[in-house]
Amino acid sequence: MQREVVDFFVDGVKVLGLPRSLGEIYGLLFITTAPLSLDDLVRDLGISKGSASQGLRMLRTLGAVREAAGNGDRRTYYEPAVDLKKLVGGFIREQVRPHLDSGKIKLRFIAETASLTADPVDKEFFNDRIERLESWMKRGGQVLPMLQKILGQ
Amino acid sequence: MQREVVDFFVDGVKVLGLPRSLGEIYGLLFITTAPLSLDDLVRDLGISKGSASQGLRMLRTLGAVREAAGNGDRRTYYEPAVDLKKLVGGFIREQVRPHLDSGKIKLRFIAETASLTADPVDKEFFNDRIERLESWMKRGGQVLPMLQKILGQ
DNA sequence: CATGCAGTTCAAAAAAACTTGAACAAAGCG
DNA sequence: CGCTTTGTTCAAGTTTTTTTGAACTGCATG
Repeated sequence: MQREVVDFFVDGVKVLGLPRSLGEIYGLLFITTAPLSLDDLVRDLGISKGSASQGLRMLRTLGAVREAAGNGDRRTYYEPAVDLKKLVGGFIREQVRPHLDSGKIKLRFIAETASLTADPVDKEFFNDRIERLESWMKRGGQVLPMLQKILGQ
Repeated sequence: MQREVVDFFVDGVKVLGLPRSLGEIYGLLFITTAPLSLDDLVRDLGISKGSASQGLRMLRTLGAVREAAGNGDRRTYYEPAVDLKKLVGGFIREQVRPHLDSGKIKLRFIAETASLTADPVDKEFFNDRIERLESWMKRGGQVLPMLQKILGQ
C-alpha cells in the first residue's frame, strides 16, 4: 500500500513541476508512522544518497518536511508537514512568488522599451497589451494570499 | 521588443509546465496586431513546422488561440485569446482537472487496499492519512471554480 | 485529375531535467 | 588525535521531454 501512496505523491509533485524524488520521499514520510532517516529513505525507496539528500533539502526549503525532535541517535530523522496551508504556502513562496516577481521586473523593462516606439498606432497597441499583462500579474499577486487563506481551513 | 515579450511568455508557460514553443507562439500572437499563419510563426520564430503545428493544436485545445475569421486566403490565421478568465479556465480544464480526477480514483483504490490492513493501530493511522488526502483533493476541487471566478474580472 | 500548397504525423535527434555515485566535509566518539 | 559515521556536492550518466524534418494526407485550383 505504501507504494501506491508514494506513486500518488510522485504524480502529485510532477503536476507541480517538481522532481519525482520529492514525491517519493514525501510520500513515504507521509504514510509512515515514525520519522525516517536519510538512510531509511535510500533503503526503502531504492534511490541514491545524493537524491535523498537533495530531495530532503528541497522539501525542507518548501517547509514540507522538518527534522523530528529528540531521537537518541546521531543521525537526523524527518517527518512530513501535513498541514495543507503550510504546504501550499511553501510552494507559493518558493516556486510561484519568485517567478511572479521576476516577471514584474521584466515587464517594467518591456514597458520602457515599448515607450520608445515611434509609430503611434503600434505604440497604442503595445501599451494596451502591456497594460493587460500588468493587470494579469497584479491579479496573480492578489490571488496567492487568497489561495493560502482559502486552503488554510 | 517582440522578442522580450516572447521570452516573457516562454518563462510563463515553463512555470506552468508547458513546452517553450507554446510560449513562443502565444507570445508572438499576443504582441502582433494582425493574426498570423503557421508559416508566419515558422519564419518569425525560427521553429519547425512540426513544432508550430503541434503548438497551435495545443493552444487551441487550451482555448488560448483561435482561428481568425474572414481572411481571403487559403491558409488559416490565428489570433490569441486575451481574456485571463478564459486562459485560466482552459488550463484548469485541460491540465489540472484531469490530474485531480485521476488522483481521486487512485485514492479510492488506495482506501480499499488500506481497509484490508490487519493491525488496528496501522489501520487507524492509514485511515487518518487517507482521509487527509481526500480532504486535500476535495478542497482542490472547490478552489478551482473560485479561482476562475476571482480571475474573471 | 494532376499539381501544388497547407497542414499533420511520428520516428529520430537534440535538449533539458533528474539521478547517481564517488570524493569530500563535518562532526561525534573512543 | 585518528577513526567512523552522517550527510553534502557536483561532474558524469541516465531518463524524460521537446523539437525537428521528411513523408504523408487532403484539399483546392487550374
